[in-house]
Amino acid sequence: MADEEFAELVLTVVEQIPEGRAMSYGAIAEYLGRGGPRQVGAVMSYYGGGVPWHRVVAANGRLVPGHEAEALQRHRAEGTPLRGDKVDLRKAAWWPEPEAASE
DNA sequence: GGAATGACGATAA
DNA sequence: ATTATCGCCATTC
Repeated sequence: MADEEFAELVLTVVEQIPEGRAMSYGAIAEYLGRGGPRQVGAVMSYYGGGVPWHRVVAANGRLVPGHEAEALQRHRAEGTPLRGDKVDLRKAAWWPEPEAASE
């Protein structure tokens, strides 16, 4: 059984992702300062059912493996900066408290 | 403790 | 741009 605490943190961060934005596994792991992209992905695979998992993408903008079509439809519906079948992280890249640290 | 695996990431070819 | 390989971190056998 994995750390529910870590899982809870991951789910919390994912819930914080606004529409039209996306965050990569590595970014979440880095933000939490623990584990790595694999642990984030592992948590998502199990607990991802209660959060906008489609807003979580790979570092290269690739959509969630196993749910590409599902995520793609949601991104289209939300207006996420898509680039073909991938998310345009150039614009969609997001981070918790983005304006609070700058603006 | 060592080897294998996994919703990953980066680099090389 | 795509495929292959190595590296990362934690879990499981």
